[in-house]
Amino acid sequence: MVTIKDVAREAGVSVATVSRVLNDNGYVGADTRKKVMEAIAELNYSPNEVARSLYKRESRLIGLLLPDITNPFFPQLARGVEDELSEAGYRLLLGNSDENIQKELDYIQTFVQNNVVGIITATNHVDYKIYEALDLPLVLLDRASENYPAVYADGREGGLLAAKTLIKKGAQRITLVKGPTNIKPAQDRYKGAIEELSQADVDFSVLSTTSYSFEDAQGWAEELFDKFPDTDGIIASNDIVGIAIVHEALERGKRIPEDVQIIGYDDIPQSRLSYPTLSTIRQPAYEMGREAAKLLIRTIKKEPGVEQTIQMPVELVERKTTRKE
Amino acid sequence: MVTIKDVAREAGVSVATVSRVLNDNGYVGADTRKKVMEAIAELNYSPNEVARSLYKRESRLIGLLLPDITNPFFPQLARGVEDELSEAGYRLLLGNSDENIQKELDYIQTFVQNNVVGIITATNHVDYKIYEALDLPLVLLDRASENYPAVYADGREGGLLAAKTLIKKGAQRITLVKGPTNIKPAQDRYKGAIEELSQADVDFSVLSTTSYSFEDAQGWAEELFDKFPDTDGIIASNDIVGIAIVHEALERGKRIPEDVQIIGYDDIPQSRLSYPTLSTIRQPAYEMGREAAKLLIRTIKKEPGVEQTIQMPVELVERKTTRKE
DNA sequence: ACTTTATCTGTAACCGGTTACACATAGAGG
DNA sequence: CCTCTATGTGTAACCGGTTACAGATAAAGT
Repeated sequence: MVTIKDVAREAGVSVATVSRVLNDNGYVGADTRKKVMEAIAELNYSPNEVARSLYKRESRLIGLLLPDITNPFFPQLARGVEDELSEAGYRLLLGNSDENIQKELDYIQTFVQNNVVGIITATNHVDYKIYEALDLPLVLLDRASENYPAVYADGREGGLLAAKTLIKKGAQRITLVKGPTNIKPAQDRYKGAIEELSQADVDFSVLSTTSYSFEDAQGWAEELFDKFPDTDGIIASNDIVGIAIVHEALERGKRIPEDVQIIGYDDIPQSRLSYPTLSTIRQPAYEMGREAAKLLIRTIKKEPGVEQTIQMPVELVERKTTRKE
Repeated sequence: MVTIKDVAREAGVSVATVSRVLNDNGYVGADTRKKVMEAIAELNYSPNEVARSLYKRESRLIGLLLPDITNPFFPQLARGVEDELSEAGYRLLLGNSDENIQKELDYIQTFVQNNVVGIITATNHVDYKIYEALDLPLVLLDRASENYPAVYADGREGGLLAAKTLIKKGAQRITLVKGPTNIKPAQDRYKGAIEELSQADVDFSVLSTTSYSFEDAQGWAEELFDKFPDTDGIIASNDIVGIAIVHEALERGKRIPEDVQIIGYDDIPQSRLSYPTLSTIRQPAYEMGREAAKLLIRTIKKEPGVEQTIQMPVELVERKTTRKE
């Protein structure tokens, strides 16, 4: 490994001088700078971030904690975060928590141990005490909180919108799929939908589910039609479940959207590719990731007047699983 | 931040002793150990990985470079890698390269600067010189190479299998979708299919595509049916494109699999949820990730007799877009 | 001509760990 | 009783950077 000492020797100066040209601070003579630059190029030197991080007590690393990168909503978030951060020179330490407290704690500890300058987390245990003890900039993503800056889309609004849409389009016997209880945003959109449904002039029923995974989605879809065979409007807990429901509906010979309308949530990329294309409530995942990263960077740089919370707009995307009016 | 010195003071011993109990090496008296443990618990101390990494010249970090986490094939790989690594106490530094050389170089440099102990890369520029200069354990994932250990599935075999399947099931005018030229595995499976098709007794044509993205997939599908409206068997370049083609076929009133059979590649989770469910050539992505991580760990630990290359089996998954015989 | 100030550079301390080495003590073996 | 070895602990150097501080020189101000 070539170190700053090697460069110093090659350039015939001290390490302090090399460090000055590297960081472009302090006084350095023009020709000295040139010699150093040449030595750096000659030796193909690049500074050891670990040493720098140790002295400065901060790295250029940022910790990103997601529930599960395998769920297609999260790669979008992650990508938004990464694009924004990498443009600003930060790098990503990634963890999947599976909504498991122990894993979450482990990753948080890793982040701290590695001197990350900030953390972005999309998990549900933010009220756990380890976060309190943390004196690091923290931004919640896809989660809201009183105590920390956060970027999220309005779940209640989304739920409201989904329900309104189905009602407006004439659904009479709506089935609402309730997402996992321990996932906050799932509950928000559920409550939003309930709010709208309870005051509207329609029948509705609720199907409780406990996961978002691909493996289980089909099971929920089957259960739904077994329990509520004559439903004519379904609000899915997310697009994965929505697509599974569309699939199962067709399998059972139902016409979409004539017999049954289905509305998803998230607008993951594959919703555009499903058949028929899935109507859904869009969350701007990629942009949410970017905003979270921006917010974190501003917090890190201690810029004044940084917003505590950014609520992203939720939007109805009408495709082919809802009627044309 | 609480440091080893604080612990030493609290326990009334030297930092060396604390370090010895932390690492469980050297001699430490039983009661001294107890005092130190108590101090650690008392102060809620956890060692600074950065300092450790600096002295030892190695961290517990591993760099993972992927083309694009947003493509649903890669989260599977990433998750496999992560699960295996985190069980072994390693953590992940993640980068998306977009198959862009500059980004790739930047990330490799970051990895080196952060003292990663190994790198797993799923990109196409492995022959670029920066990898040669690297004296770090390196494992290729979803890519083959003469020069580095690699974990990949047999693309040629997969292509062969896809073509054989369609032929056996009676397709007469097959369209082969050729993936992006710069993506190696895409070319392997393309060549495998060509190999089979050329010697079989069927007509076939080729549609060249230049991306795998969701945005473009539908465009390819439209182009395909515009150019080859009477094709009755399609080998898609991957599942995303495959699903888009299924979608477009239905849109154009074709019956699947009666009028046209379609076979995808990868077996991403959503292929099971498409309608009709997509027949495809499965690559065991999650397991590939795990194997790559295992291989890397063994290389890092310098275990003897580590295989250079692991070729994972490719498998036909028959679902509803191919005929029952 | 003398002080002041700006510019340039090097020495050494420091970040928080790990470990080589020295030293002390105690029990074992002769 | 004396040596030898095993055990236990502390001191200080070290990893590769950054930066406070000091010293040197030259230009500017009076």
